[in-house]
Amino acid sequence: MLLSPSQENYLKAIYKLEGSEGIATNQALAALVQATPASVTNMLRKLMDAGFVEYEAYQGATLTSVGRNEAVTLVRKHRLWEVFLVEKLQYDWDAVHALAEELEHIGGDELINRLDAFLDHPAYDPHGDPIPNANGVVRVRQHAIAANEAREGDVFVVCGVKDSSSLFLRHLDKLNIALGKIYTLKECLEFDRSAVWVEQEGVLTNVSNEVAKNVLIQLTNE
Amino acid sequence: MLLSPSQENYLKAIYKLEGSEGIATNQALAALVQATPASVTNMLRKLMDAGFVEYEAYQGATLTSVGRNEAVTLVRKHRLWEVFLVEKLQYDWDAVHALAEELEHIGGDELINRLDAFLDHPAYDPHGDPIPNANGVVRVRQHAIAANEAREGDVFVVCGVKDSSSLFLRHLDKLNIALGKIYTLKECLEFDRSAVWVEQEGVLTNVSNEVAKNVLIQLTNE
DNA sequence: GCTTGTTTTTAGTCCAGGCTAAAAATTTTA
DNA sequence: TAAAATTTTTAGCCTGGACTAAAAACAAGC
Repeated sequence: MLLSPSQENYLKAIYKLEGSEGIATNQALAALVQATPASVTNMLRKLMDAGFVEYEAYQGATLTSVGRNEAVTLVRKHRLWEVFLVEKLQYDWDAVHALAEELEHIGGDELINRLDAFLDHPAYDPHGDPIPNANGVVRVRQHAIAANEAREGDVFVVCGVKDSSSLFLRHLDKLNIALGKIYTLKECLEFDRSAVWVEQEGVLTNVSNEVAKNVLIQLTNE
Repeated sequence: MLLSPSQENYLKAIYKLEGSEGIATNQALAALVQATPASVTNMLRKLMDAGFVEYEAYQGATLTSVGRNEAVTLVRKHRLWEVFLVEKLQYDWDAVHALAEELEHIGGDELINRLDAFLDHPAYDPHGDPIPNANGVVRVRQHAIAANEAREGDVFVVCGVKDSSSLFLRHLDKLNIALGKIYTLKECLEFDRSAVWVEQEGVLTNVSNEVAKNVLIQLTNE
């Protein structure tokens, strides 16, 4: 059975909510797919009939294994296209989400596996999110914590973001913070809970708590 | 005003028919977009109201300049994606049409111009069809004739095909005929109007009249 | 355990873009 | 040029996926 772009968006949204909330409530889904709760009820019934979703009235929805496969494939497609747009077409990392959202509905396994090979099987997308492999296995990012949990003296590498809105990403650009950069946390400022990060070259950056909460880092053992 | 994929397909179809027949009849359009004549009438009225099409009942349709711009852009998008699929993702030239048909509806000028730059501004698609530039100018292929018009002794380069069906393209693959190859017409066989082509390395190929009619060539001056 | 407030579902509507069948216009043929 | 054949349009219907408004179910609070 073939899914419409709209149906695919629902599956992705349920997948996302399962990850964060365990179950997808009608209301949360409505917010994610930008529709009314009534429309969601409607669609959930169809997806259930088609075998992609487990659903009982008033109880929220979860994916069947078939549905989860579809969703993971969509995530894979989305993230691979994002890599393509940034690496090959030189888009800024804050500008690729909407386009990838369109591209992810195109073609099937053949196309996406060829794209994957062309990009040299990247493990992460431009925002640091892991790219599921062709078998639908999602590699889990190890040891990542939010930057606001770091202590003075910690050395860490920036490996991802929690908020990938254009606004936030452009803010990181302004602070010159990018994935892969290594910092030492020099000082936590009690007053506003901001922190001073120092790059290897000695450049200092003041990072607000609000920013730090949305930046993912990996502590360096030493 | 934003066009739906379906509307874009109509514009492309009208553009194509204008090129070959001068005007797009209802019936011919229906065949091209795979719909009934009734649906075509319906859509033509909408496209006229939106200013993309000139249309009088029973008289067929033509594009306005706005509509022609859209159509040319779509052709550009289609052909650039075909180049991408063949050159970067290693698809066979007979397998890219359907995918490009999907991809051409994605994104706007920004995406396609970046793709164009990434591909190094190709002039022709994998079937030898010219790619309109960013200003909508379609370069005309000079001096191309159908291969069945060549005479004995002519030296020519294969530069395009009239039929880009998968069936025909795979047939050319079997004959080892590809774009850019240079041949000399050694002999015309009266019996079945087939011809013997000889490659520079001396390899002989027997080409039926039916095939030759659908292969475009440029005569080499010498 | 009722009452209040929230969430979900039902019922009915709308729009895009298809369809069929029948009517009207155009073109071809005799 | 009138009849026949073809093409196009009209009229009415259907499906997917959205919507609103009202009803029903669920969750809390007194």
